[in-house]
Parts: sequence; structure tokens; C-alpha cells
Amino acid sequence: MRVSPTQPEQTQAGARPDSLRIGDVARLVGTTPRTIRYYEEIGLLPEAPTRPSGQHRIYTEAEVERIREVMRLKHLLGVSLEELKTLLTAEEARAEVRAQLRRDDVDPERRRELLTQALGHIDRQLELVRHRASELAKLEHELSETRKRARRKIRGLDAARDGTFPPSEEMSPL
Amino acid sequence: MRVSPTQPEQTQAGARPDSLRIGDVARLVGTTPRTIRYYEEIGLLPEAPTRPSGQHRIYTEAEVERIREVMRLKHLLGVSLEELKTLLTAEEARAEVRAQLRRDDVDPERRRELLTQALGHIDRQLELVRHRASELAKLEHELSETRKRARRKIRGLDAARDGTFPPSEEMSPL
DNA sequence: CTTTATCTTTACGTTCACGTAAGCTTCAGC
DNA sequence: GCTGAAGCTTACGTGAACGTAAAGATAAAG
Repeated sequence: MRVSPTQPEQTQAGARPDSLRIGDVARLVGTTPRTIRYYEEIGLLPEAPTRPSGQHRIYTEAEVERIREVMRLKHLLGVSLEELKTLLTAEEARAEVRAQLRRDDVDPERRRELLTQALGHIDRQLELVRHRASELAKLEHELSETRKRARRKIRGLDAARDGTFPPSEEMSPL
Repeated sequence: MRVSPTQPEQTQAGARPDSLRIGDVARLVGTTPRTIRYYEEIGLLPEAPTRPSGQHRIYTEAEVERIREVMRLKHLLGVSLEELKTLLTAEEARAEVRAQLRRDDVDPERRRELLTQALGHIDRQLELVRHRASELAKLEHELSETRKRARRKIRGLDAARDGTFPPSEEMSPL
């Protein structure tokens, strides 16, 4: 555990602090620095507005988590980065909500509005995910059915080989 | 504008015979002729060995179904066409099996071998599909959890606004 | 047999999602 | 304060998956 408050450490594999640089982040989420920069370039990831051009990017653990989530969604939904961007509007909105909610000085009217908006975005994601999931489930079912048929046929052959049953089985379309 | 009464009666949706041409097929499966030719070019779809160069491609209903399946797998699994090609080796093997099995003159030894091979391919597909499905299910669960929290918060706000319990203004669309 | 839509092959163009190289700067460790 | 690894910007390159255009051939309708 850390003892001193400001201890500059190397950003190695076991590093604690938020001195994560782009290379570390890339390793952590299983990608390359170029990809992260690219995502920032096309607006998929937010760019820190404070950083002067030329200075290194630094990332917090939360940002790493966000990037990981982006990768995951891309992989699971298989959408283009452009579609993903619109989908992630939900994420941004929710981040907005969280930021606003942390400050107590927003009126409940605005709160409700933000939350409802976020809810809508979540619903959009959910619908997409559920649709995908059901399609996949259907495919899985079909495949396992086909598998059963194949196994039955093999067992039939084996039984016939052992001389117990005549191989007079008519075949169903595989 | 040309509003000719001579309506070229092409191979329409109600057409019976297997005179399906590439344009019809493309419409049927929701893609373009170019894509179908491309898939044939890279070996994802088989090319009829009988067709002399320059002659039109013709497709049977079964081939259309196959193409549809290829599209579906591509869409659902989100793999590259190269990966998809190796995956579809299973399909080819199973087609091989079907062809061989239709002729009775193959010995059971060979039959069993083919079937077992096909089974292995099916298993590979199944594993991939199941993995995807479980990942998606996890994502769905997380999303719906987040949704629940958002809804709770909204209800809480509504309750606070009315001082009492909220009237069921609009319930969830689910 | 003529028309006309659709198809053929060939080949170059395009978009997406990054990879890679160059030249220079920043930063952590000594 | 130096030094080398890693990062920065800019820009060109690349593979996958098609789009598109050209020039001619084919096939179904009239």
C-alpha cells in the first residue's frame, strides 16, 4: 500500500497511481496506443481539454475502464465505430448525469430530465443487445439440434458395426 | 419520363423455377451482386464448375439458403471472411457427408469418419456461439441492472416532488 | 430478329480501422 | 543535467470488403 501521498512511481505492471500513460493503458486493455489515439481522434473517446498539444496523455483507472467497455461493446455488438459512437452517447449522458448528481445544487426537474434521457439510451442499448442475444440463442439451438442428429447417426453406425442392428435407417436432411 | 406499359416480367418473387440470377439472389438475401461474386472469388461460396466464362450464374433455392446462412453467420459472429471461410469448412464437410451418405455404396467405416469429422466442426461452431452468447447475456444483465437503478432514482425523485408516492404517470414500456 | 435489362469480366476507386515511419518532445531515473 | 524509453504530431501506407465504371456478352420479351 501507498504511504506517502505523492510518490512518483514507474508505470509498470503493478503500478498503483493514476500516472498511466497510453502504452500502459494499451497493454491493460489489450490494444495499441495508435488505436486509442484513433478513437480519441474520431471522438469515440473524450480528449482531456487541459492537455497542451505535445504533452503526454495520462489516464485514470476509470478512463481505462471506460476504454475497456468501449472495446467490449465493439467486439460484442460488432458495429462500426460510427454506430458505436452514437450508442455511446448514452454513456456520455450517463456520465453527465453522474457529474450533475454529485453536485446537489441541481434542481430535481433537471435531474429527472437527465435520468429519463439516460434511461432512454439504456433502453436503446438493451434492445440492441437483446435482439442480438436472441438471434444468437436461436443459432445455438439450431446448431445443437444438428449436433444431436449427427451423434445419433454415429451411434447408429456403431450399433450396426457390432452386428445387432441392420443399418436400414432412412436419413433426415442434415 | 418513361412509363412504358411493357413491364419486363423478370424473375419475380413468385417464380417457381431455379432460374434465379445473381440480381434476384442479391435481393432475396439483402445484398448486392458484387458481394456475391466477391464471396465466390475468395472461395467463400462455391463456383459452379460447369459454367463457361461469360455465361450467367444461376442459383437454386438451396444455394440461396446457403448464402443467407453465410450472411447470417457473418453478421452474428462478426468474424472476418477468412475466419468465416475456415468455419464454413464445417458446412462443406457436412455437404460432403450428405453427398456421400446419399449413395449407399460407401462403407460404414468411411461414413463414421465423415460424420465424426462433421461433428467436430459443429462443436467448434457451437463453442464459438456459446461463448458469444454468454458474453452477451452478461452484458444484458449488467445493462438491465443499470436500468433498474436509473428507474429507482427517477421514482425517488417523483416521490419527493409530490411529497407522497408518485402517481403512475407512465409505467415502463416493458 | 431486335430490343433492353441484366449479366459478364476486368480493373481501378473507396471507406474503415488502424499500421508504420519520421522527426521531434517529454518524462522518469540516474 | 543528462539520457534513453516512451510519447507526440503529421502523414503516408495497408488489408479487408466491397463500390463503381467500362466495354462487351447473354437472355427473355416482343
